[in-house]
Amino acid sequence: MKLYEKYPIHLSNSLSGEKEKFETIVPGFVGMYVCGPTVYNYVHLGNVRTFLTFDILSRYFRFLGYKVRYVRNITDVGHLEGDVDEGEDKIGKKAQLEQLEPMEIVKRYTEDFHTVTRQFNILPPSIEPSATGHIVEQINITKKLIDLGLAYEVNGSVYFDVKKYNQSHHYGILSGRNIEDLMESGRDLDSQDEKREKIDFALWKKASPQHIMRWPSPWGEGFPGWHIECTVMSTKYLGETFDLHGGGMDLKFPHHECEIAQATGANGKSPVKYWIHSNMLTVNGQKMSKSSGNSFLPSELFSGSHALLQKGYSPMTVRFFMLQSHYSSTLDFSNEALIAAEKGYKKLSNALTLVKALSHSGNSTINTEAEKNLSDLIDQCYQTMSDDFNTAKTLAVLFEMASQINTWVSQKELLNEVNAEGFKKFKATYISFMEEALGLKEEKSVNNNLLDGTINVLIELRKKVRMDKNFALSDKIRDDLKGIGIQLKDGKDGEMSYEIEQ
RNA sequence: GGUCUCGUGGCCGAGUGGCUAGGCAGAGCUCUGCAAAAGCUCCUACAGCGGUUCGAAUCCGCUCGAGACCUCCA
Repeated sequence: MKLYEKYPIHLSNSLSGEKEKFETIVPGFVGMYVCGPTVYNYVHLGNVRTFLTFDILSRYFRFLGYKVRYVRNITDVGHLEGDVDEGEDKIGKKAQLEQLEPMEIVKRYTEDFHTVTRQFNILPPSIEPSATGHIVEQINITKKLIDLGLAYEVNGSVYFDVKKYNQSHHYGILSGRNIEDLMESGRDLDSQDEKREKIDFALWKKASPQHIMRWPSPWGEGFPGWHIECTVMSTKYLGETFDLHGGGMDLKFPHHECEIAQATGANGKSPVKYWIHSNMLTVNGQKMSKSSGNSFLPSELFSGSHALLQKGYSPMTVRFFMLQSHYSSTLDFSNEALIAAEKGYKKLSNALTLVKALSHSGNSTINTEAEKNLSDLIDQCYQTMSDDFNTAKTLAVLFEMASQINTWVSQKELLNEVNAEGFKKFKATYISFMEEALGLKEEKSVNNNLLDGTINVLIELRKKVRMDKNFALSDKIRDDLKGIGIQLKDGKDGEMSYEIEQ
């Protein structure tokens, strides 16, 4: 029996608004697509939350034995700024501002994105396609939609006919929006003459003479619209219907709604079985975003060099902080919360180091209650993660396990109350849930043999001094090390360990 | 204005009809030469009002408050 059969996943589907049992289209295989970044600027912490959410999903799918194809795109063209008709392409605009080739912009910020994901231990997707690499496919699907009567061309631009689509399908199925409301409300903009209705959206835009990024098409030189790239790249690599589509809550409308319309219109079937939206990171209750000026960069977070930050925080602290809340809730950023997370994470990380070094003697006088307790904790790890990826609850279980580990370390004899096999399973579960399922690594504050050796010399020296009951000198060594950020910890049996503080 | 989400103890945050969330902070105790770490114990809340129910933080209604989306945003 596969783990995913033993612990079936239930997840909240934005499409139905309900928590549903997760059943893949092809047994044992998960196809998932996540809207990646538009690489026109550095990614900020809010962006990170989304990619972390889907990192957890893909990790846990694999953890349970699914084979996963995870596609996450890079938007390097077509994402417009402002109104669609006069909007400028974000990449092109940035290129003009910085006096760079568009591909230089793309390269720079793609690299930054990859660096950041690596720092947060966010694993790379299976495929990372880019919009500019799929121009042909985008033109093809646009042609197809015109042929089907669901799109129309005006002055070298092509728009999706939402009203027409809505006659046979339901535009607004994902976001719960009503097409009449959409046509009436919203702003009246002078330059929307081209479109038949203001809710129509661009599949292809004619390039103005000064526009840098342009490709030939049946409608003249231009560039693709934003929504079409995701439709093309998701269905190309995952099929016309695939299991799961993710993205930030703010993409639900219009981006994902448009994706559904395009794909359903072109292929005659709904493209995605489960839609998952991760919620926003807020600062003082306001959504973190570049435009509101309350965003900060991961590098500022690590160094603490931002007005909103009291100090720097490590990537794993932040990862832990984010996992303490459910992905579907907004999460408010604050220094207090980060400091609390830093300490909490340290506890789990210490237990991870300790349990790795812990081994069972082989002898045991079984205490059935203790054994049951262990297997229950193991079971709860899976249950909580399978329940809509409830990382907050899983962490609570891991904290219980950490306490158990600490107890064993200080009272070795209690380890004999459980059998060696049970302990082995417990140990493996703690380590694998921490490192694989949740991606929480030990933060090795020292990876420097020279420093490690030096501290160990001091530790040996202090041991000797302590045995001679020269506590004044013993305390001086400890205090002086503490002064430069090295905390010594005296064990019961005279052993000493140390920890580097940030 | 429309669509939707949320309001949990000093703080952060799970939970969704009866059963301890958890972390951080705070108080006490144990261990320890003293610290640190660790363990144990305490602090037990669900915006307000009304309703459904044997029973509601959890369901329904209203009020108040906060936020998101409707325009680029993860």
